Amino acid sequence: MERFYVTTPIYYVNDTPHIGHVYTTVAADILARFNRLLGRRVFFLTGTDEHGQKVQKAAQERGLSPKEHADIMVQNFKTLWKRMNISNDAFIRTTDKEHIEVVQKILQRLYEKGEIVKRPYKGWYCTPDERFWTEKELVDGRCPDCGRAVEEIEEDNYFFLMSKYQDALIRHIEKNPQYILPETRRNEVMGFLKSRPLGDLCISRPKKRLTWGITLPFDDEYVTYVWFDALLNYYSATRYLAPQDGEVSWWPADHHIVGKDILTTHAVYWSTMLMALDMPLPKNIFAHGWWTVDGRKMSKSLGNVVDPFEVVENYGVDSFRYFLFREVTFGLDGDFSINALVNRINSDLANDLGNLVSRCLAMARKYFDSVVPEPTLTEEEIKSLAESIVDRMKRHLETLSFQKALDEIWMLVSTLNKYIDTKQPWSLAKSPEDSSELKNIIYTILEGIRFLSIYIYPFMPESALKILSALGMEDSIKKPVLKEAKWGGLRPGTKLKKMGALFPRITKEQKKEKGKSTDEEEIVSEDNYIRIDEFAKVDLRIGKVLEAERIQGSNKLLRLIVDIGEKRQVVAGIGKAYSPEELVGKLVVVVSNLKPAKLMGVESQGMLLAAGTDNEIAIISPEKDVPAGVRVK
RNA sequence: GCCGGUGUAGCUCAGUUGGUAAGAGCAUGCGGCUCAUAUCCGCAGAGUCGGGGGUUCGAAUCCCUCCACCGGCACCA
Repeated sequence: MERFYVTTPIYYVNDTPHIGHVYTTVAADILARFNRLLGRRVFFLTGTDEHGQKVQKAAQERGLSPKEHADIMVQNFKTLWKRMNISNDAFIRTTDKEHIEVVQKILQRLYEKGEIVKRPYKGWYCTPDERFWTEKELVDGRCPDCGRAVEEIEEDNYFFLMSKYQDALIRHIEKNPQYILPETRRNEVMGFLKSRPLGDLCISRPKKRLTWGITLPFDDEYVTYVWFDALLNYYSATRYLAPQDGEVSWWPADHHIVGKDILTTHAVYWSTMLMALDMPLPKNIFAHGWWTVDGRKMSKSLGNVVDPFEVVENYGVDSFRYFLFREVTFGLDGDFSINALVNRINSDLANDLGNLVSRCLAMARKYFDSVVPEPTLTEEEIKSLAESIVDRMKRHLETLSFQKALDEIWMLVSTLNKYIDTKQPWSLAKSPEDSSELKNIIYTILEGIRFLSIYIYPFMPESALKILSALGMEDSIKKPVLKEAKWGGLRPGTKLKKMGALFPRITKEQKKEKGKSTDEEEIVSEDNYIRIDEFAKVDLRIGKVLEAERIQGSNKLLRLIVDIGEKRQVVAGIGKAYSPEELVGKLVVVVSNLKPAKLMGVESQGMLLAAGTDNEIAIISPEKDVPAGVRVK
């Protein structure tokens, strides 16, 4: 039997689930459900990543062991997936005993093959943060995260020799255009791979700093770097969570669905790891886009993080699932807003689909007492449209073009609505002699709706089941109905069941009642203003440029010495608009209390105010002569 | 800065290898129907296909250039 293996990333167990997690996971769910209907043997995997510093720290703060902490946190995801009707076949946790065994076995194998070697490693370590930084990452010689001092540490670590697979990976991507999708992401990865030599990957962390991880089998002083451990879940799950039947392996996966932020990790780290193991690469890695909310980046500080539980509570699982995949092309970024969601629900789901089902069942009830009539002929056009959709869906879903698949389905929705209008069954119902035509019409619509319900099932399983149940056929979805979707599956004589509105229209008033809205007005008033005391935190000073010179190797960075009552060295990115000579003697406005930063190795102890784009820049300068050092307010 | 991408009706976007493709959905206006969740169906708008130049018998679709925006990397306050 044909197999189909799809994965989501394993989510960091510390995270609070948001719309992004839902997006990836529902995408995988749609593929899984669709492929089951095609009669394929499906393994759909999701799970959690539970090792690493943050988990260890969070657990410590709560006075729990890391595992106890993870056991609690993992419920966030498990509950959400249940709520979202996710049909995952397994849920992997990187703390699973079996996973750990597989990871250790693989580490051992790579070590013995000489793919992992021990090397001295030099870096700057921030003790309070317990993490390493490279020279470049340092800000003013301090930890870029907390600003505290770092110490240079030299220690031995284990490296995976990733660099030697650089060329092989480039060739693989070139030969397999489907390997990384969408295309623009593949270009990025290629650009990344071709622009510079790939380094080796440090895959160990000494236990003196991090204990919450998988111990290296060949050196128990170290644990494994979390990514190395995490990526292997895709394989380890096939060894103990996938249905074990016969010799056939579930590996390689058909699709790894990931967010664009972790594409490099998958496209480069994971791919080369597999190469080193002489294992086949997955058939496809698909990086999808991000959701903004009301046009803004989602962030905790803005308070606009979309809580999936809330959306589902207010608008329903299926509406949410539908919106995510109809509104935006999978792979591009999209914008989530309650307005957009409600528009989709009302126009596509309530008006088009829901109303179609409703009017059709109503007619069947009125004209045939809710019994499926026996047709005397087949409407060939509708039949062939209905039957042909599965092929196009298949094609579109192979490249994860969910939107296009939905468009195909909605062709049938609109065709059926038109058909009803043209045939005007209500007129026929008035003249009893036309009863056979009336039967044909009603049967055609009902059967069309049966097809629709099957097609929408991967996207909206709950609604699909409601419709099928009204048609008395809810069991049919348990079989691979799309393997051979034939017109005429609906049996004449079947008693139709009553059904409420599939997708009730949402009125403006209801929308307001649905609690926390993401309506523009409120957010603007709440978040676009800062208080005067917040502004006062910015210490702006008039400064006089004393010296200016270009920073070697940089196109637009200038090093300035500015007098703001004291001499400051400021690095400014205005080298394209100003020459050093014309700057000397100029009065400028400097943010004097900006945290120092290092640019091109030169420390900048402030920032010049300037307006404009990259090429067209104007420095802000006081209109009259004022002494250097005075405060701007 | 380098690399990649985008710029098409009010909005969101489709537009294979250049030639009846200037399109869809939503929104708007008008008309029709009444089975239906004030739903459905039909018709309409005219957008110099970012600007300019070029190739061609012919370009939204190829080439050059400019502008704007986005993404990746890099030296991103």
